[in-house]
Amino acid sequence: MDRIQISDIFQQVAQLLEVQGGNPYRVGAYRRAARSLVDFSGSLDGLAGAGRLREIPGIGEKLAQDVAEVLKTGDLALRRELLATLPKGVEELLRIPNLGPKRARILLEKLQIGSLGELEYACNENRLLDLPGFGARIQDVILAGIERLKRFKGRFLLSDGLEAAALLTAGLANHPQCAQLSEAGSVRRGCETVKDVDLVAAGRPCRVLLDVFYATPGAVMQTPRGNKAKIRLKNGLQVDLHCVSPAQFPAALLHYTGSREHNIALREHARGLGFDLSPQGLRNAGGLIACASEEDLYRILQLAPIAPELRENRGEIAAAAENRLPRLVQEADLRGVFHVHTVASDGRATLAELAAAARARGWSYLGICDHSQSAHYARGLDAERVREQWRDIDELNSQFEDFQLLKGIESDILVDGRLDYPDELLAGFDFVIASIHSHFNLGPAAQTRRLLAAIANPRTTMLGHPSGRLLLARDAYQFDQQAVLQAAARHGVVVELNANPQRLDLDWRLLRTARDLGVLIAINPDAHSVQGLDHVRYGVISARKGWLEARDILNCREKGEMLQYLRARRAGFAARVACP
DNA sequence: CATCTTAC
DNA sequence: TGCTGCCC
DNA sequence: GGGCAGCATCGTAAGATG
Repeated sequence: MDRIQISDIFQQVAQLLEVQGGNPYRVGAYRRAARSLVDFSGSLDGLAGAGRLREIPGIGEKLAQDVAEVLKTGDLALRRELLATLPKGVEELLRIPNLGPKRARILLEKLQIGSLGELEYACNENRLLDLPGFGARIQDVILAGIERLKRFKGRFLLSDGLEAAALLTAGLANHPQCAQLSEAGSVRRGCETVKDVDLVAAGRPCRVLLDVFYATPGAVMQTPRGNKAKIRLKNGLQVDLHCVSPAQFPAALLHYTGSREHNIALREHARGLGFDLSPQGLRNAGGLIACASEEDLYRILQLAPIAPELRENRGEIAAAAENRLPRLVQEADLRGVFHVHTVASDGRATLAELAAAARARGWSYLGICDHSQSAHYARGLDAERVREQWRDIDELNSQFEDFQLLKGIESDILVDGRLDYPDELLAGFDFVIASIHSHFNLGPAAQTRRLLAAIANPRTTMLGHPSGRLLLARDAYQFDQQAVLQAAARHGVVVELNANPQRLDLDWRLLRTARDLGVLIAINPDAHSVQGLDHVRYGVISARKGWLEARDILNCREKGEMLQYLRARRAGFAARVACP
């Protein structure tokens, strides 16, 4: 349990107390403590051991006790009590946009609404209208929020799926009865969200494997059926293990990896060549054909091997037949990244820590990129603090020979499309990422104008998280995607593939369009900590899903070449000024 | 127009 | 619930 | 030093409500 997790628990306690109508100052105390823990740097275990937790601001007698309890047991009795006292559905209610603890409390008190279903029903009956603090507008927004939540229900982020897959394959892979093992399904294909995790194992007797699978810590066993075992992890994510004989493994892996559409198209392709492809194997008139791997299967079907990420029936079979599949980008192709936040705004790591981590990864540059001044909530930098950071960066850079920190900024795109600093200051950065962080609900026309204005600004190097979506939480804002991508291509503005697993924005389906329009992509971690640099992994997967090659990606270029691109973009501005 | 809630 | 200041 | 009362709330802006 680290301080962030404890902070989250306190945050939740504060919210639940507020829904319950508890003492507002008690609520505030939990909020303040949650904040204080986030800001705290030091050893909580150390302080707890010494009985000195109360030295943390906002932590007094009771909260020190609570911190100690979470450190010891991993949870708070108070939290469990609150959840038990309040209706089961309040957690979900609070996830609806524009529905916070205050309104949730009113819904609970006046209408006894404690679940999504009840709320939806009440909205449809217009029962929210006469409630204090509610009106027609809020009711509509809530109803839309419920629809979205229902749509996302039971889905998980790719990062969660990969984590679960890694956990389980680690447990099974070394088992002597397990000849081969692989993740499959949407996790293997790198889909941005997944419903469940599929694993395929070759081995016998399967009984033993299944027992290991069921013994996964924290897992709840579901009813087994045939060769399929199911468990549900603590977070609700379901994992299926399909057990097959070693001979069946390649065909089974292919089948369970999908996608369904890819399988159908592949089967059709096989039929055209006189083969029958099924989950059991590949056969022709002469019977079953022995295959050692998926590559074998594809080869026999006269196809180049198709990476799992491409198996979405978007032309990959034709491309494989003509041997013109892309040479997909790999994580090792990255030479550096942009879009990394530091302690100066809402990050947790210092410049020095980030530089060290980037060098350890073998990167030759790291683009520092804090929030701009209008992002008050994230302690965005004003001009003075920007210049201060520049000095710090220069100072650090003077110590490196083969590595460089780049001076960047994530500048808010204001509602009128302007960037968040005067031009003179913007001109001093090595790169500028322009991002939208407010006014998500402009109409499509206005939002498009706003984005086009930002792209047309010669100081803009990149467009950050271009659609603004938060996976499983918030839809993309509305804008003319085609027009924005075309403008980016025309102006030489790089489009970000934000690799944060909650964003993966630009969506992989549009990446290919963007590339074909001539847009250059940057895979950016949007890291707020040293660990956050690992986000690039998901970005690379999405890029592969978008058929991208290293040459399509700015940060796969060597440092010199990348710098040249940044310079050329800036020089382009100078040239246009000189001869309009 | 002031107040409240929510969200960044 | 935390913190301060006041009282004893 | 303990007990007690009284007060407390980052930072801002949008947007709805009344």
